[in-house]
This record gives sequence, C-alpha cells and structure tokens, in this order.
Amino acid sequence: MNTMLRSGALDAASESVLGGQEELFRIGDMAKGFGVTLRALRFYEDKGLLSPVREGTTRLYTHRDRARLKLILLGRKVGFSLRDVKQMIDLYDPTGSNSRQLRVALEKGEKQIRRLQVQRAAVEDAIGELDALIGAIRAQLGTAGKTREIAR
Amino acid sequence: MNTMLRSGALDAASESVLGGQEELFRIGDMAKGFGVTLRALRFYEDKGLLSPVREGTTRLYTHRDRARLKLILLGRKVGFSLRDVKQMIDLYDPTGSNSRQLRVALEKGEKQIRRLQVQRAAVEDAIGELDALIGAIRAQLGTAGKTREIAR
DNA sequence: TATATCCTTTACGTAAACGTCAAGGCACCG
DNA sequence: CGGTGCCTTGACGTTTACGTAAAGGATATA
Repeated sequence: MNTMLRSGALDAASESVLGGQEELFRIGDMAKGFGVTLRALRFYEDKGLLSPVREGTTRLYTHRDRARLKLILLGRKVGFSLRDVKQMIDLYDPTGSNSRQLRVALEKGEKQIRRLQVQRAAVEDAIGELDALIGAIRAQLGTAGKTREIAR
Repeated sequence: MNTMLRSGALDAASESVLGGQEELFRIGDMAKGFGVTLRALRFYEDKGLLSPVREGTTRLYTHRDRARLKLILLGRKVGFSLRDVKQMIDLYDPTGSNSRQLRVALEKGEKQIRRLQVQRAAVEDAIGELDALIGAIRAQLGTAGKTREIAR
C-alpha cells in the first residue's frame, strides 16, 4: 500500500520551502483509488477539470486534485455532463474566493438546481406513465384470453 | 389546414377495398404536428421505430405511426435512449398481443421503472448535494439569505 | 413554362466521454 | 541484460441522436 510517491526526482526539486508536506499520487494510484481509468483522468485533465503537477512528464495529483475528482465523479454519477461539472467545479472551487465569485457560483448553482428539479419532475412523470402502462398490461393479462385490440 | 393527404397517385392504387379510411400524413405534416424535424422522423424509421407506408417514395404516416411517435417523444422527453424506446414500443405495441408478449412487456417495464427509480434517487441526491453547497456558499457570503430548503 | 414547395437518398459532421491500440521512456528485479 | 510494470503522448474508434448540405424528382400554382 504505497500511497506516497515513491521517491523520484522530486527530492532535489523543491517542496521544502513551505511546511506543506503534500501527499502526491500518481495516475495509477488515482485510478485505483477512485475506480476510474487512466484514460479518464487524462481526459479530465485535457478538458481542464484536473491539473496535476508534473514531475518531469509524470502526473502528480495533489489533495486538491483528489477533491476535484470527487466532485467530478459525484457530478458524473448524477448524470451531469463534464462541461456542467467543470462549470460547477470552477465555481465551487474558486481559487480566489471573493464574494463576487461566490455570488456567481450561487447563481449558477441555483440555476442548476432548477434544472435538476425539472429533470426530477420528468423522471417522476416517466415513472407515473410507466406505472400506468404496467397497470394496463396487468389488466390485460388479468383478462387473459381475449386478444382485444390494444387500447389507443 | 390540410391534414389529409392532398390527392396523389393514391386514388388509383387501392385503399378502397376496406372501409378503413385512414388519415395519412406526409412527413412535413408529422414534423409540424409533433414539433420534430424531418431528419428525426427519417432517423426513427431508420432505427426501426417507425415504419410509414410508401406512396411511391413518399412516406405516409398512419394513425399507428402517430401513436408510436407520441411514445417515442414521451420516451425521449424523459431521457430514454432510442434503443430503450424501441424496446418499450416493441413491447407496448405487440402487433400480435398474446399473453406471452404481454408478460415480456411487463417484465421489461418493471425493469425500466426500477432504473427510473434509481435515476430519480440519483437526481434527488444531486439536489440534496447542490442544496447543501448552495447553503454553504450563502453562509460564506454571510448573506442573510434564507437557508430555506429548496428541495422537495 | 417557370417558380415555389415538398419530397427523396446519400453521406459527411458533431458533441460527449471515454476505449483502445500503438510506440516508446524510465525504474527496478533477478 | 532482459523482463515487468508504470508512465507518456498521439490518434483513431465507438455510441447516440440527430444536423446539414448536396443533388435531384414530383407536384401545385402563377
């Protein structure tokens, strides 16, 4: 179980100026840890959703990247597009969190929640419809035998 | 408002054997009537969701096609894939509706409704999360905003 | 006859979210 | 020294649901 970076060219680099001793994950660790593919992680980076630092060419994911990935996966899980997710992340994680940005975030968040409510209503509609159809089929099956034209 | 087919080569053809005087719509009528594009209608046909008859090369949509299209659009509206919709339509509209087919339809319908319920739960989760985030942002802003529940 | 509509088929383009090779670069293991 | 494993960057493939020409046929009307 090696979550820490197994010593690389990093030691000579820097990271000693500030006491911030960050745990750095490599892409494989991330993939396993979060149950996503390497391709997905690179794709998210390509789309500006993640921005791991580099040790040479190797990606190193920080705490912040992990937090972002959690949000990405939450978003995906509930059916947001990556673009939506990016929007929300960019808003939720405003590096310079001033009140203007927060206000924008709030606005977008509210817009998004309204979209979700619409979506929920649609799904509930669908459930209702399907439920009705299922009921109709059950009724048909109840009167098993007569093959009557299916009701309009 | 010309919903009836404006006399074509049909008169000489047939359609007089049975008293069934069907209203036939052309693709443009369908498109306007249902608010979809011609391309979509042809696409649905290509995918086996619709099967209008032909007067020469021109598509003519019957009552049954209109019923199917309604279902297609209902399905699309609530986020089903066309493949799902096709499954459901094929089930819901079993030309030879015997009890075996109905039973299959019932099973698939129930499976589908379970998927929908999962989807609804996911959306509700998302709403909850977003609601929490919005609350957090409001708090950050110190905005004496109403932390009122938007959800539910 | 000319024009305007409406119809047809063929077929490439698009956006999303990756999958799936391909080809190659370090680092450690025996 | 040759694997084995993990990493890299391309770059084309896939699915869904159509959009968007392109090029032409048929019909209704001026």
